[in-house]
Amino acid sequence: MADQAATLLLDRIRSGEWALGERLPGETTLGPQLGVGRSTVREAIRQLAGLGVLASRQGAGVFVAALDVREDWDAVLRRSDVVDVVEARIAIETEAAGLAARRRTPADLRAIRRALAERAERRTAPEEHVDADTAFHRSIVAAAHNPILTDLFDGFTPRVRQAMLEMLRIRRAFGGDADQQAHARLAEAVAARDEAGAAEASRAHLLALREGMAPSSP
Amino acid sequence: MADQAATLLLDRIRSGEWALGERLPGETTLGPQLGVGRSTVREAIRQLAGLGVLASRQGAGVFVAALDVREDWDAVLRRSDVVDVVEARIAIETEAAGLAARRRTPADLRAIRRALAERAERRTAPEEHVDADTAFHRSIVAAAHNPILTDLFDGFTPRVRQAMLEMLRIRRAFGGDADQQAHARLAEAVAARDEAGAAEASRAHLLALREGMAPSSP
DNA sequence: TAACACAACTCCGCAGACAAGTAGAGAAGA
DNA sequence: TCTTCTCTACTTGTCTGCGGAGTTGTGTTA
Repeated sequence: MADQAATLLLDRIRSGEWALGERLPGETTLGPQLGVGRSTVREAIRQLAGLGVLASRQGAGVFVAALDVREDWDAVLRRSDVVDVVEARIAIETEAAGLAARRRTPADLRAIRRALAERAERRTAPEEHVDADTAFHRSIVAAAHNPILTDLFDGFTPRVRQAMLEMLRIRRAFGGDADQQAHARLAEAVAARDEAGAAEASRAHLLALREGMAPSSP
Repeated sequence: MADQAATLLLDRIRSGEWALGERLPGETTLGPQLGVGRSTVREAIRQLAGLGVLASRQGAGVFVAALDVREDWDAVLRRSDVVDVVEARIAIETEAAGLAARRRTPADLRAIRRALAERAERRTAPEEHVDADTAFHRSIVAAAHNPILTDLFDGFTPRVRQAMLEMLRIRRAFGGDADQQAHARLAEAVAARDEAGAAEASRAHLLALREGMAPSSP
């Protein structure tokens, strides 16, 4: 019921019933309006205050601090098309591959080669293979030494993982020798500091991934 | 005091006192521990529940739903280096430019050309120029018809805006005729459905932007 | 006109009571 | 001995009343 009251309140805020910074009716007034007691109203207000929508000042009242909840990044991804997510991944990873070729340290290179070897071993169980593949790609992105690109990559992978598992079950296209060699080429391009080559290798692989997910996509 | 209790509780969760999914002590037990009454504990729990850290089930208890608050995307960008943000923008926009060249509709093209003309007009006041420039770039990204790329772009721009304004004050490199012509080339590449050309034009311009911000960066 | 006192209102926190729900202990039966 | 059922103790959910602390607007006074 407190959750319900909070939702109701948020809807009224979203509808523009109160302007930004405006004062809401008092707890005692709001209670009967929402059909709940005072403590329930207080809990609802606390909840919205935690989300930054409301701010209460003792003695003064409750004020609108934001007109809506800052949308959660995970929520955006969850309700997005997987193909769109993969396209964003293409953007991130091709750029990251190029930067990685330029900035990789010997330690990065060791990590990349270790992840590549790991990926070659784990090719039986779908879950393990997908995770090993993700770990390899992550080692490339990490070598770009750009925390934002890394964060973005980490945000994308959970959403893509499920789709990759399903794809792997339907068609065995990935996980074959050709696929592994494509990854090896990417690793070698990074090792050779070949920016264009790394970007191209990354892009080619991910485009294939996108096609596998939505063959009809233009 | 409720906020204080919530912070205290969050700290204890962060410290690993309770595992993920574990049940917390009851409200009546937690109250004396935190030095507050039951209703105050309830409000603190509500607050954390709104953030997704706790989840309470009537009759069963309160359970840990997440070990920490989901980090806000804005906060990540705020504490990041601008150069890193620009690099992420390069990744997003070059990919978006290529996609835009493929998927643009006549309406997209009209919007792009309108934004380009607007950009050509507003070249006196720094704020107006930066905003017009951003609007033009956004019209390109929007033409890619990928909501994730658009959201990412919208997330980046506020962070970059400030830095661009400062840069514009120091050096007048941007806003000149050459700069405007570079943008026109990008628009025309999208119009001509030249994917590689659009991507390259976008990349070249943004690389120059990055150099302007951090001349020493490799 | 300006400074002050005050009263009404607000949120804050506490305590107690009851309702609604859960989960485990214990009894009953097979 | 195992299974099933019932019941009790405990938990959260909600309401109400109370006093404390803070703010704000009004009226008074110098």
